[in-house]
Amino acid sequence: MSWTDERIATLKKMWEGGATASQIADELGGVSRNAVIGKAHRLGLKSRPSPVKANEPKKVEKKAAAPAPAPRKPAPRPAATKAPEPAPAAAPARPPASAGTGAPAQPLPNPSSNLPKIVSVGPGGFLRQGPGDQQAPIPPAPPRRLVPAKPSPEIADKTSLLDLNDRVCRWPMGHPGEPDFHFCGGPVNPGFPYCVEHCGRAYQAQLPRGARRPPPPLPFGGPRVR
DNA sequence: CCCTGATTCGC
DNA sequence: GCGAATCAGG
Repeated sequence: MSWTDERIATLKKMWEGGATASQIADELGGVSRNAVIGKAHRLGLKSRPSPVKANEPKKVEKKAAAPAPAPRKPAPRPAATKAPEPAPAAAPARPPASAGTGAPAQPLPNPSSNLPKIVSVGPGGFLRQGPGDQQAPIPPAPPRRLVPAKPSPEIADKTSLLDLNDRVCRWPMGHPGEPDFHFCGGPVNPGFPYCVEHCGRAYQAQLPRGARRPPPPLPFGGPRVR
């Protein structure tokens, strides 16, 4: 596997979104966790809550072991030694893009400036949040009118990873890395990251027991079987 | 043990 | 540039 632009974009997006290297590697496929980490560092992105590098302002007492003969690596390399590097300039906080409707900002799964609360990665590579992070299943102030769920003709072309903005539906279609992977790109339900149609998929009301209907099929054929 | 990311270094 | 091996912390 080679690092195509698509794969790099997915890597960046997921990495910055807080997905773990394992998740990214699993989603990309064909690469190991180490490959993802190595590539991420080569790309310049780095430094996310690392379990190993939690502390910095302390001279860590390395192993005062006896002079190791030279089993494999003669030079002792400190794994956690870094110069006082300034914190990476995080993306600016998202301003309330659509405050007009009165609907407060919802938990947008915007990966470029998201809290590291990602729990898992969805079938399309989007970042799925935990149940606790997804506040109200049915948010207030629904639109008065349902807009047609069809993608607008102005976005006839496929919405790529880089075409995402606050106004297009960011529901993934297909799988990242595949040639036809794109996003819905339809007009968003104001205040939400998805269009009306996909909002219905993303936020499902919890019906009382016994009154449940079978869940609708996944849009992209479900998780990739590997 | 499992997980995580960081780093090195041969390719 | 790539990534397996390795390290180190949780």
